[in-house]
Amino acid sequence: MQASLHQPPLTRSVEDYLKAIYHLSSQGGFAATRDIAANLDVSPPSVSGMVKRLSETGLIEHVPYRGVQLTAQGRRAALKMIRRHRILEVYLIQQLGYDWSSVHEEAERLEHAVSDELIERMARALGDPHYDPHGAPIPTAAGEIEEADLVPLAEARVGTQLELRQVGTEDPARLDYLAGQGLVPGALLTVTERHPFNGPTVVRLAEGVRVVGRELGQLLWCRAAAR
Amino acid sequence: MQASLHQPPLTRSVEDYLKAIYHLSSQGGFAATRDIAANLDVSPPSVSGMVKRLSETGLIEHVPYRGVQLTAQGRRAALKMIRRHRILEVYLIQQLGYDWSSVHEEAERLEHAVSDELIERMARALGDPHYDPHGAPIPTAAGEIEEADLVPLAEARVGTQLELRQVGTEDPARLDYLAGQGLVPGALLTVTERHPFNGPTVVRLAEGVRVVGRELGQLLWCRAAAR
DNA sequence: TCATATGATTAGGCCATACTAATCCAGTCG
DNA sequence: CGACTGGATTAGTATGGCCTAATCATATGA
Repeated sequence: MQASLHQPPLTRSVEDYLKAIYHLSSQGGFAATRDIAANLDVSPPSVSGMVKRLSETGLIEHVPYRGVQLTAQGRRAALKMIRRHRILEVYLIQQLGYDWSSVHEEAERLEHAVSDELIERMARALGDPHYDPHGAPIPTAAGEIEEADLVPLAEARVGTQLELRQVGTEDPARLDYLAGQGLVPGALLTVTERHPFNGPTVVRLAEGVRVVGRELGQLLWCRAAAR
Repeated sequence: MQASLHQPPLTRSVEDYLKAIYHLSSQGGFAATRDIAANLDVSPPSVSGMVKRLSETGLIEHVPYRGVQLTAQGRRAALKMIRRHRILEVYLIQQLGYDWSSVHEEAERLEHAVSDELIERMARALGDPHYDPHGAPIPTAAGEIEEADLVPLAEARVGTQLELRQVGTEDPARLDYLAGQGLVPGALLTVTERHPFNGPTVVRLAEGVRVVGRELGQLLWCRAAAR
């Protein structure tokens, strides 16, 4: 089942690169050097260097001047980190009173230090959750992840009824604001207006009417509400 | 109150050195290079190198060819790590079902990744425990630690009644064995015999009589039982 | 009192990871 | 269709942490 029997454990840095590459290549096929660099807050030459090593160890595929993609092995490792991160976020919120907006940073550090066993214990204690606090799907221990097809609120058709499923940011300020507006995963909403020239979208939710600007509208991933 | 306003955060390695030095110098005044090296499983030259840097940054005091001691600052940092470690151990056991013998390794990795906030949340969730699962005192957030004077079972006078307070090992095999014998912190026991030539100590506990060899006897720290 | 052994330190490297400065490639526009 | 420009890469350097081999200091005992 596994090609190489005993990998050395990945370093913290390698784990971060794999996660970044996973996120960047999840839409288009290739992650570009500059995007990885921006994502990890590191210089492009540092990325080039790391890319070289990662492709030598078989975690990524590199097409020079085009970008990189994860191999099956790299994808497995990335999904493991994402599972860790998301389970940690749920755990910290539900068991330790963290809040939506502050949990990311803590999980970011812990994900590199926890054992598989601890993560599975946390998952069990939580009843094996399928989504993290932002609505993102949690990969299974076996490395499978749900692929939902969602549409950003900013692009949803006027008149449709939607369920907000996922909030695509970890920025505390934005998260706080959104929570204050009742724009959290699970919220049911109806799109009532869209203003032109990248203007806001207006929605109605149970608690009232909300005006959502373009930027935030792009972060709010929705699907047709089950009526 | 503090000499240098904003320390850079300590690296994982530095944190480990400080903890090791704390433990080694807690009895005698100085920690020797070779002992630090053995404790951390690194070579003596590596220790010399690190010692140089640590004394430059004011965390330790180095007397060449004699050994090192923590400065007030170093001691504070070491106690912080020890607090983290011990709170984590209690938390993992009480909230996540870890057992006595397996918890050390997990705590060892996590202690470098958790924030102060997380530790204080865990401590609160546990009711601010004063002792870890092995009976070791947990330093306060302010950096104070209880100094009990305990005697190893192997050196306790025959005939005395004792309370087992602290078990001085993290070795899983020894911990499992001791738990099986009912030799856990809080156990009340009476010393009935001591055999010569580094022979075993025999004790009576509620559950029965136990024979404790020299090596383990040195790890079982006791105090006169409150009668 | 001095030789020796033990432990400490210095010398000299290596690897992972990052940086800046310099160079190179590829796709776009004139 | 060639020049430019922006992104990618290579060159060269730094730092933290570790190693082995070589050297040095100290304390002991002959």
